[in-house]
Amino acid sequence: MKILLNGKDIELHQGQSVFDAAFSMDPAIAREALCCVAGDQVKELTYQPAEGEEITLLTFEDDRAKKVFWHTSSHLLAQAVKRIYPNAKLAIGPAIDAGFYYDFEVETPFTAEDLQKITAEMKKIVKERLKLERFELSAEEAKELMKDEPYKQELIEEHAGKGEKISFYRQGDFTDLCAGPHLFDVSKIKAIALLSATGAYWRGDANRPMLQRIYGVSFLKAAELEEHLAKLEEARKRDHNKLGRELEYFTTSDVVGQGLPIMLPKGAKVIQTLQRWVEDEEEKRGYLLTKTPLMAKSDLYKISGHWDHYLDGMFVLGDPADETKECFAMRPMTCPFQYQVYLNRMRSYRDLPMRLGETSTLFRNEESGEMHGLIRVRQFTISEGHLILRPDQLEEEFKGCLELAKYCLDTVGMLEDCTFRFSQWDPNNTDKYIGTPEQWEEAQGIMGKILDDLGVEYTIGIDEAAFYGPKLDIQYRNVFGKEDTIVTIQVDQLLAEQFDMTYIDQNGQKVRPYIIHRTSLGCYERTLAYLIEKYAGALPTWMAPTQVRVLPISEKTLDKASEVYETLRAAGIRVELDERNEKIGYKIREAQMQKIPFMVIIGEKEAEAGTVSVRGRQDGDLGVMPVADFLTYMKDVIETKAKK
RNA sequence: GCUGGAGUGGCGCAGCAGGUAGCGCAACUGAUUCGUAAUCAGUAGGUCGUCGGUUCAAAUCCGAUCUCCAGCUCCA
Repeated sequence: MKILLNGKDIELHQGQSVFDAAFSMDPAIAREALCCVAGDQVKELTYQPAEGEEITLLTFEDDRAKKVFWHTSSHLLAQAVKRIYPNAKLAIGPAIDAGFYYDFEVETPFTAEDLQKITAEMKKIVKERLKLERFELSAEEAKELMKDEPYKQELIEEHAGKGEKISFYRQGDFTDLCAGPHLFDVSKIKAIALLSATGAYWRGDANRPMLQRIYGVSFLKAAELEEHLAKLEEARKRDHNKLGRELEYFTTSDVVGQGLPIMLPKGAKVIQTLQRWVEDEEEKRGYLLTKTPLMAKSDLYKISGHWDHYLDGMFVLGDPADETKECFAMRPMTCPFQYQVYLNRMRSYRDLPMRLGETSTLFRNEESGEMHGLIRVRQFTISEGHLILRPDQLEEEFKGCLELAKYCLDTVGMLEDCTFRFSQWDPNNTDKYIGTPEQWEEAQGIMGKILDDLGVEYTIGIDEAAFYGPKLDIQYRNVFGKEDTIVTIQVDQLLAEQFDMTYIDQNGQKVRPYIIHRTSLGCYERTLAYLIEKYAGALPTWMAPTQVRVLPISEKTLDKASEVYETLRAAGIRVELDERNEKIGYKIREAQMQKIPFMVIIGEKEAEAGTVSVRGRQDGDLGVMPVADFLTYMKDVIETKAKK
């Protein structure tokens, strides 16, 4: 019979596998292949294709093959752990975006030394060249085989409920419950690194036992592993939580508390620059600025639903149980406050759309282990806004919000790394949400239609909605690949109902408006964190805390340097003067380490000629030019918000 | 909140079979007046996260607590 392998016709006998076909085509190609794809299914090389089937071989370059490689690596890890710790109980061990992990229940958590031992054992197993053999059992047989593995028992129960056969993979002395697919044998896993050992809840449920998770990564060759580890090292250097502190953008203080970063002058200047720009941009687009209180009586949150659905996340002032006294809470969201602006008087359909913007500080009582640098904090400031709309304005205004967010993200250079997520409610978890299933279906239907009409490419996130409505979340990944929301645009009908917001339509009838909750650039702390990481601390000039540093070559030119400094400062450029009697090379080095965009060096020649020698952080030596020319150049870089 | 790791002068570290703290860089003072990194000389700076306990004696041992880091869970 014939099959189509990598686009070529290959003759194959009954019972022969893809590997046989590949080998007969070209042994070198067969050796490179890790698995294959038939239709849209990833298969093992032992797969026996049907007459005329189209098969494509996959090498490590392909992400699907990487996943297979890493999944087999996780079995290898489990095998090594079982050999060293026979009492360890197995949970699950999948491949992830950059490697694999396996969860175990062990008496004592793994130490760094344990990981070394396990790695050594894994390498030993690789040399044994064990083959992976698949076999299937009935649920009963499976339970018997896994009788000492409580977590596997639970997994088998789930499959048994569906009446499925249970598949297993055996490699030498180790057998694991697994759907596959896998590598043919373990011999290709030549380069292995176990990266960390941490706790992880069984099934991701905080109420269930905490297991010990080992993260690892593996490659075909040692050189590839080294390259990967070097990249991780590079990422660590960009980490905003390290770099942001080193470069003095922010700090934290034991006596202030967790999740409450202190913005140092540099961080505050960047945020001020971004904030002014966003506020101006919103004004241009018809937003009205509001300023509303940072806290309110509990009554407000009872109306909005926060009291019932978000109390754990709020900082409450006073004792909610004492009904004789007023109880306040810091605001975790701006919505109910900004709605009061709308509710100030009766509104006409002619007043809509009403676009309200506010640079809003919010307080959320995150759990103590959640805080992370500037990315997860307890107090943050967001470019907040709400649009109150007639139904016929919804799509157009949603589009406007999306355009504004994209414009902002693009200007700061982050858009290219963003992805979009349509965050929906979970009909099986209704406790978390207000409103009826019908209302949710309607809101999500409308939002889905808008997204499709706008051609937004998105993934769907179930149970990711806000408690009052679905969201379009714009997601960003940090240097370590961890994803968070940077911008969100939400369609809400439910809170409008809670607050009885209405307008009078053309027929004189009271009608319920639609509301869009949205942000232009997300929260400034988080955005700053991502910018520090994206630019490795070298923020674009227009937002850099210091844009130019003037370096006199020696005391002889200090007067002239001061003059240049004053000229630049008077022109609105954020400039510093390095007055110290240090060697010029030393001054330059410091300016470089502080990632200052431009330095102008004033030597004796320049002082005499009224010129400056300009050196750019990014473009290197820009030559000697008159002060006025440099000023024009700087103004252009800043006004165009150039990404340098 | 959970699991693990960590907190020693501004930063990076040493000291931890208990006897009251050092090193490098940075800082400061003076000299050097220098063209793309670290010249010379000198000076200052720490109740070893905090509180409590054991001890004649604690940075070193014990307990509690705070903060930071990795991960889980949760979220912008």
